[in-house]
Amino acid sequence: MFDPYREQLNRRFQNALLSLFGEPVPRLVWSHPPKVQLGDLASPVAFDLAKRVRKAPAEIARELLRAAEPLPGIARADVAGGGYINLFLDRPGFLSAMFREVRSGKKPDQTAARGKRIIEHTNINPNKAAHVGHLRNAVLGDTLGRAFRYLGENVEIQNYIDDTGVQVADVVLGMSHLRGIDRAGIDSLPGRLDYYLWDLYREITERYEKEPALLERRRQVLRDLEAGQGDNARLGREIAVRVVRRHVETMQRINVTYDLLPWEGDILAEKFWDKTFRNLRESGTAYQPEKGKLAGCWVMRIQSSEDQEAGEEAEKVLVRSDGTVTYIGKDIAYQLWKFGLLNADFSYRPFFRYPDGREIWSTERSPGPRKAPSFGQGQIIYNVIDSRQARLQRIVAEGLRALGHPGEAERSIHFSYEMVKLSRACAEEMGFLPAGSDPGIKSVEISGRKGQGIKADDLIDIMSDKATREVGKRNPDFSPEEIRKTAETIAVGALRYFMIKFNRNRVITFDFQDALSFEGDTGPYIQYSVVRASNILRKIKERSGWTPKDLDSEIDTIDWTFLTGSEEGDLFWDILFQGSQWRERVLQATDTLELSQLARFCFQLSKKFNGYYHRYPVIQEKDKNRKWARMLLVYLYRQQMVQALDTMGIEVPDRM
RNA sequence: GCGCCCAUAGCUCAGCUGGAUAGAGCGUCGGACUACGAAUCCGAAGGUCAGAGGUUCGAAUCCUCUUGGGCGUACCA
Repeated sequence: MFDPYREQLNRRFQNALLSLFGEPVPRLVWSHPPKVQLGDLASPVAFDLAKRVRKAPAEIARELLRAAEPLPGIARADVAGGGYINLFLDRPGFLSAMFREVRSGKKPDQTAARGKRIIEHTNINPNKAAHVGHLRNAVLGDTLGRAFRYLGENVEIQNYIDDTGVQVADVVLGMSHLRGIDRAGIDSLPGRLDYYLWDLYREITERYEKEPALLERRRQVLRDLEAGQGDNARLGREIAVRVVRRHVETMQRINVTYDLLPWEGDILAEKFWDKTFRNLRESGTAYQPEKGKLAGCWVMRIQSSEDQEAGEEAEKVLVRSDGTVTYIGKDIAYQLWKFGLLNADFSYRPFFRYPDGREIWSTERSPGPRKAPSFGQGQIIYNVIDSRQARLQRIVAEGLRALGHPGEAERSIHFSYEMVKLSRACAEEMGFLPAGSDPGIKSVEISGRKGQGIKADDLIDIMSDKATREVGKRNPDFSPEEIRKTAETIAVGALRYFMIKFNRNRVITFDFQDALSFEGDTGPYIQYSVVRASNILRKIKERSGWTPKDLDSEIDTIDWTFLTGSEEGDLFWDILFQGSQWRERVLQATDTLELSQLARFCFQLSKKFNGYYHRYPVIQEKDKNRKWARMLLVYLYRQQMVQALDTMGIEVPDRM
C-alpha cells in the first residue's frame, strides 16, 4: 500500500544526504512514531549522523528536511523528540487511494514467486490421536502457508507420515500381543481407532518394563514394516491409513489442510533410501565403525563445531545394526526428494477430498488412477518441527551438505518453536499428577508414551461446547444448526488465535482457563469486533439505504477537514493507516517466522476499532459528511480484518 | 559437562532491524446497556525489565559473566 511512497521518500532523502553530507546512508529506515499525533512515519537518521557531522541531531534533522522537501504524499513534516524526522501523510489522498484499492478487490504488490515453497508440518506419528502439542505445530505450519499464499507465493503443504517407525511398531505389537487382534479385527474395535490406540500405546510402553523380551519382538515388527511385506506390515499400513484419516479430519475442523501426504514406507519401497544410502557411502559420509558400541551400524560423522569440543567423535546412526533405517536416514532421502535432487518420483493417488473440491494426494507405490499434480521440486523448504529436534534438523542439513548440496542445506529451514506443556492445574484435572506430588512442579510434559496429553478433538469439543452455551444465551432466535455452526467458528477462532499469539520460542503452558477464554486478547474478541462492523453496515442499509457500493461515488464528496486537529480524526486515521499495513506485517512475519505478529496486529486494530465505534456512532450521526466518513471506516476495517483473519485461518460468523 | 531457549505488573504475555514518558489481557477496585447487541467500552491501582559489568548520544533490546528455570545431548521421532 505505501511501498511507492517509501521508495520516493528514500530517493528524496538520499539525494538530500548526498548534497548535504557528501554520501547517502546504507539503509534508510522508516518506523512509526509511538503516537499518531506525532506523525505517521519517523526516521532516526539524524541521530546516526550526529557524531560524524558533529552537530545536534535536531539541527541535522531540520537541514535534511529542508533539503528533501517537497515530499510526495506528505502533508507536513516535523522534527521532534530531539532529532526524529516525523512525516505526516496526506490523509485524504491516502484514504481514497486505499479505498479504491480495497474496492478493486485485487491483491496488489504480489511478490514475484521465485519457486515453490514446500512447508512440512503436522507429521504426527500415525499410532495415536492428535493432541494439543500437535495443534500448535499444525496451526503454525498452516498459518505460514496461508501467509505465503497471501503474498502470492507458490506453496505446497506436505504432511509426512512416519508409518515405518518405532511408534507404529509399538502399536502393531500391542494389537497382536496384548489384544490378539489382526487386520480383520480392527473393524470390530469400539470407538475411534486413534483414541483406542492412545491407550494401547501407553499400555505396550509400560509392558516393555516388565517384559523386556518384547523389545526383541518389536525389532522384528520394525523389520517387517520396512520390508513392507507380511501380516505385520499389512496391519501397520492399515492402522496408519486409518489413523491418518482421523488426523486429517481433526485438522480439517480447525481449517488446516494439506496438499500431499508422503509416506515413509514409500520412500523405502521406491528405493529413495537405497539411492541416498549409496551416495552417502560413496561420498564417505556414511561408514561402519569397526568397534565400540556402534559397531555394526552405519553412521554419519557430525561435524558441527559444538560437538567437536566434546573430544569424542560425535556420530549419528543412519542404519541400525539390525539393518533398519533410522528417521535421520529416511529424512535425508525425503529432503533430497523435496528439492528434486533424486531424479526419481513417487506414484500418487488421491487420498481425501475437501468439501470445496480440493484434494489431498498421497504417495503410492504403483501408478494411481489419475494423473497427479506435480509435487516436490521445491526451492525453499520449511520444516515445522519443535525445538527439541533442532539437533536432528542440523544433522539432516549436514547430510545434504555432505552430499554436495550446500545451497539446498541452506534453504532447508527449520521452523523451530517451543513445545506445549500442561499447567499443573490442567495435569491435576486430567489425573496426570498423583496426589502429594512435589508442589514445586509447575507444569507437566506432554507424552504420548505415557498417555499424558489433551487430545485435539476433545479440546475442540470442549471449546465448542462452551461457545455453544455462549451463542445460545445471546441469540435465542438461532436454530440449533445455526448455534452449532457459529459455536464451531468461534471455537476454532479461539483455538487458532491461542496457538499463534505466543512467541514461537516461548513454551506454552496449556491451561483450560486461558485457552477457553473468549474475552480480551482472544480470537472471539476480534471476531466479535468484525461482526459488530458488519452489523453497523447492515443496519445503516436498513435505515438509511446506504451501501458500501454508494461509497464509490460518495467518497469524492467527503469533506476531510475533520481528520486534522480532532480526536476523532486522529483515531479514525490511526485505524485506517494501521490497517493498511497488513501486507507489511505479513512480510515481516514470514521473514522472521514470527507469526505471533499477525495475531497482535489484529488485536491492536480491533481494540482501536472497538473504542472508535463506542465513541462515534454511525447510524445516529446527523451530519451527513461524518456519517459517510464513519461508514467508510467501518467498511474498510471490516474488509481488512476479514482478509487478515483469513490469513490466520479464522472465519468470521454472520452473527455471534 | 557441552549446546539451544527462557527470565518484563499478582498471573499470562507484547515490546519489530537498539530510539521519543516500558504496553496488553486476565485478576482487583470503580463506572457505562429501554442498544449501531456489554464476547464491548471508560477509569484507577500495579514494574529497580532476574543480578552485575560493558558497548552507545541512547539498552528491556547488543556483548560478557552470575543466578534461576525449560529442552536437547538414543541403534525414539
